[in-house]
Amino acid sequence: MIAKVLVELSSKNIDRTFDYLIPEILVSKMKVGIRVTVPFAHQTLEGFVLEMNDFSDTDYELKEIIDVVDTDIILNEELLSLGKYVADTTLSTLISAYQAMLPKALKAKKGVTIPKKMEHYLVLGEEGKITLNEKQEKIVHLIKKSGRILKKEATLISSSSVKTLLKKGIIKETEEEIYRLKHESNVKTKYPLTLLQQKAVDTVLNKKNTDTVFLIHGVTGSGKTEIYMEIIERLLADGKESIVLVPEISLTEQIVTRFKTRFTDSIAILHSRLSEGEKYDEWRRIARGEVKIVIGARSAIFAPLQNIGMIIIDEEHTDSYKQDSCNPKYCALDIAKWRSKYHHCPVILGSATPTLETYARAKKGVYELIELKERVNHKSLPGIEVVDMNQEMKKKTSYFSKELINSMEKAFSNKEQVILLLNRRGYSSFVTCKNCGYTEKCPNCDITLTYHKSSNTLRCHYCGYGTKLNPTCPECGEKAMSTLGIGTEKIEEQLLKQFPNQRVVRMDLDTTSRKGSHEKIIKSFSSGDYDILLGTQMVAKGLDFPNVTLVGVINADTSLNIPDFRSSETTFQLLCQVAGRSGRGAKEGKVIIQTFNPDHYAIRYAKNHDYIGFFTQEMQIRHQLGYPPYYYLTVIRVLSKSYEEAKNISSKVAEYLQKNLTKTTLLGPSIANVFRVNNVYRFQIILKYKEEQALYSTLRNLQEHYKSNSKIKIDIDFNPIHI
DNA sequence: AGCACGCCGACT
DNA sequence: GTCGGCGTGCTC
Repeated sequence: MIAKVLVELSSKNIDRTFDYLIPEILVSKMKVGIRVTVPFAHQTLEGFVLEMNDFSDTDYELKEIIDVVDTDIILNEELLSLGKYVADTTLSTLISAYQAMLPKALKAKKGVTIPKKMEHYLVLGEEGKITLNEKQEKIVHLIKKSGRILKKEATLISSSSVKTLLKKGIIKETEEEIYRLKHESNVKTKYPLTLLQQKAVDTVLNKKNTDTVFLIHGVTGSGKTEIYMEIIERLLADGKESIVLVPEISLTEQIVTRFKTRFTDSIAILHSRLSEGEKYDEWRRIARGEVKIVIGARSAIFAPLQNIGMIIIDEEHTDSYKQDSCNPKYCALDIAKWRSKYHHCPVILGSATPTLETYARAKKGVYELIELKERVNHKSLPGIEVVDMNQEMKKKTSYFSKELINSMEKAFSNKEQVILLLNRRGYSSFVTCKNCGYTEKCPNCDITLTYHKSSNTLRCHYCGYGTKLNPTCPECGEKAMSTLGIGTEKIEEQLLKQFPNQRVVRMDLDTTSRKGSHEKIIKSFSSGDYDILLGTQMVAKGLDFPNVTLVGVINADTSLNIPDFRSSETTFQLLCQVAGRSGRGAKEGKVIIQTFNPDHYAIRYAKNHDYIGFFTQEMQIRHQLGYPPYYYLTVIRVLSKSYEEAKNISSKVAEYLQKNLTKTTLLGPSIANVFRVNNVYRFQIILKYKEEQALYSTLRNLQEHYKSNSKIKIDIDFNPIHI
């Protein structure tokens, strides 16, 4: 018998299986989809068994498999073929596709195996009676009463007695695997649905055995989560399972608790703030069929449920559903569609501000559109006031306009809370010399450094480089280095000056990096420990604080000024979302947006909560400029440590693509947005096309050509989020 | 990813 | 003549 093994190395050169002999002693343990260790090129590697066969096609002298890593199957039949789909459609290696589907502990790689967590118990031993003292008697009694007790509890009574009893064989020790994450059972609660919600549920369930994609376009507060939960509950009755994707950032105790109070312990949670051990346990609970509902961020779309009845992607427009940092550059929606065909189940996309692509498809009838135009409590959306900061700056006021200050004071006097959004962390955006205009840049990346006052450092938000702030300009020698622009840290300082009696809590990447800190901030703000929640976009998503009546956007232009064709769309989405945090309780909400571009259409339409208006105008612009959803985009990046090399090869690549892709418009090559990251130069070519049959074959040939060139990396991103 | 093989420059 | 540079290619 031989096994075809895919080893852990991700290189286009090794992107296939290798044959190994199965030694006699491992035959019974061998299964397709488990991990094994094999000798490969003078080293021992882990790999997945993709096939088993009784003969080999190669006349190579085969080596033997060293050992099996797992007893349970890691990649079941569905995941095995899903991985092939991912690798094919993203042009990544098969092994990287499989690795992306698994928690770290289950990836094929040395040194990350996480031991199962064991709980130690004491049970009665075989030996007969001896004379026992009082404490020994008590321990034995407790064991007799319930069959077994926790060892650590017995040790609390008397650790020496436990030792003696074990030594004499009166009792013995057993161990059992336990799961790290505790899921307490809750009292089942459920709210009655409104007529509109009920109608949405029925519309979806009418097609419950089809691969229909639904778009639920519902304003903030229209009760989408209740709709999801009702559908999931009805499908549970059919024995069907569900996956719910939510943005990483809003996967907080708030939403998890809502699901837990409804479905008690049949839920698994998967997100990046869990420890590797917790993720491993949750994944195995799912694989073992102990779980009916999986709630998680992007990669939870690969959860190994076996009888899926519904896949829900909440806040569908969230850009983190597309993996763009490393390969495979997959999109969770594409995976959802593939699995929906496999399981014959629908996909639900939910959003108040769908992406143009999604809404356009819904309008065309590719997706089925469900509109929810009212909030559940029939309350109107909060009023939005736009403040022109050009006028404010003339008055020489602070970062806070008169309107914002007045509204905040009013909220505080009513004992209400305020959320402030500024989409830039750190103290200031950059540091510059007042004398000669010199700006501090990262030595590794083509990016200005951000000043962080708390640590008095300048930091690069791309590579993590950090350095102490030197007040003397290295260029002209004057002691004139000063900070320009604003970040959350600076605003926090200003708030404390402006409102010395109010309590401020800051929530951004810097204050939430420690495990549990994100949760803690949300909990303490929710319970009223603070008056102001200040933060980056993470304050905008999914949070539900009934006592918040005012939302202030310090500067709406930070996201508007990003040089990307989607910047209007993301700004509109962000403003609508953060506006939706105001007035969720009994009291009326208000929103104030400060901007230097008060006439920009993204801000004007956000002010009126007018999604359709924004959609229509933005579609016209995309049409004129030939951007999605009218055209598809693919970005080819040429990376090299040598500037010359990157430049020359990118021209060659462009030439080759131009020759082979006849129905495609080429933009570039040009330097990428941030053209140097970690001392690697990046040139990019953008492909625009409606239909291009030669696309995949041409790009595959391109990869093939450079696959053994260690100095050049060709990076391909289909339907990129950012260009 | 490693590691070997192989074909050209400065040394005991 | 030999030692060693790292470019190219292979790994069941």
